[in-house]
Amino acid sequence: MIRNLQRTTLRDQCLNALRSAITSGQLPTGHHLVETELAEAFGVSRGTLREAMRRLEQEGLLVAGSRGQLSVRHIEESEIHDIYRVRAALEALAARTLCEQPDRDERIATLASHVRRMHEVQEDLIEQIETDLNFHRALCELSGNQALLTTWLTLEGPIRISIMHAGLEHALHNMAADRHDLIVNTLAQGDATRIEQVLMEHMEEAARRLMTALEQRAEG
Amino acid sequence: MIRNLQRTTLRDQCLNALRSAITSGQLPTGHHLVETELAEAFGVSRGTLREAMRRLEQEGLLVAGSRGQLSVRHIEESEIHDIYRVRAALEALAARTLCEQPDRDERIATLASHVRRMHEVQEDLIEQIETDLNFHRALCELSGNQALLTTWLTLEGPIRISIMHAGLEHALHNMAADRHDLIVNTLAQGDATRIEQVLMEHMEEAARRLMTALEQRAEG
DNA sequence: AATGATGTACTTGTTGACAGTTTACAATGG
DNA sequence: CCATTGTAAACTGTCAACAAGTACATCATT
Repeated sequence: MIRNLQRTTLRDQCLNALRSAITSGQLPTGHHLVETELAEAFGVSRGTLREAMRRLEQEGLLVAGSRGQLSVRHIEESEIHDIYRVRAALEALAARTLCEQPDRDERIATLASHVRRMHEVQEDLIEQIETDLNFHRALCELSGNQALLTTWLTLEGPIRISIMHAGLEHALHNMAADRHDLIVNTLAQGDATRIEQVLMEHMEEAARRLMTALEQRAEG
Repeated sequence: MIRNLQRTTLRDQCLNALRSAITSGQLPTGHHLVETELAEAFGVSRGTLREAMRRLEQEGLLVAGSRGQLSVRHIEESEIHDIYRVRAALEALAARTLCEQPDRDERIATLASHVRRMHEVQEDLIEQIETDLNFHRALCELSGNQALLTTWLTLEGPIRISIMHAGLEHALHNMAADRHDLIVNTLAQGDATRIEQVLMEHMEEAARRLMTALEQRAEG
């Protein structure tokens, strides 16, 4: 088979480049993005870049000012709490749904492999964040509920900004692999009520930690 | 005050026009939208229209085919069930959160006024759908959790398509005002667990009804 | 020095055109 | 009659330029 040529549009390339520039913190929170500058920087036309930017706007990574100027979204402390409550509700549903699947054991095994991966990357900060998000995204994916996954994905942008904003070091405490072992083990037991409880607590503590990290930053 | 002039961009006008054309069923499910045709029909340039279409894509009203052609999203029976489960989880969270608010009684009163409005429009099919969606959107809004509302909004498009697809007549059974009275009354009692239960059942029955309506359509 | 007017630069909204690809169809040859 | 090739039409991807609005600096006036 020769046909492995991947044709990707300029728009999508801009989209990915911009997204990672934002979620990696290269473009700081609140920074105003100028179409002409960026278009020239990427070497594409404004129209092409605009489509990418509008998409990021709806992903919650950019916000539009009064006159249409897009800037990198800034997330307040109180919002973090809200976001994580929604996230908890979604992932609790995911866990519950996953347990109802006939091939539930296989799916849990896949999740377990994600946790193993988390154990392996304990040196690299960024990889830790990624594997953690991969785990939670996989939880939604393995629920088999497509709408659930898409819904969760709309939160991923804001979640990443929260993590970035609070500082990677602080976010890491949430991602101890052990705590994810607990989730997987509870899933394996199949007690839906208990799983929801575990996930809710997991998220609540994560949110709390991010928020206190933010407070310390504000003071220091 | 003279400055009540609302300047709205062509893009947003296209966006709204297209959105209502889709959710009203004027543009049938699966229909392929051609940029050049639509742009001419609206009297705007392709670039302007494209931005509106890309947004609708992410709202879940349009889907992109292999070569970038956008067409009106078609929702399968199984998806309806999935969508309504997510919706139930979100609204259950909304109800729970609303109960925690100090001025909870006022908020519930606002919800009650929405239900009254539902009683008033029992003649007009379309208005019934709208007031129903308004009620549920208000529930999320009144929870005070902004992220929750935005998340719910990402489901609104698919929900509307489901309703449209199953046929307005069938969807209406879900929207008997009485059933919403039950929700408000339960909210007023303040028992979080019971509210969640009521909402879950509300959604499950709604989904079931839409699905059987679809089956009948397929046979007929 | 404070205030108001004017013009200039910057940024987004919008457009029309060009280029590359896919699809449909007709023409040609076996 | 079928297969193949060539050709035209239909769309989307991409771009460069124009238009309009806002913010800022400069300058004149009192």
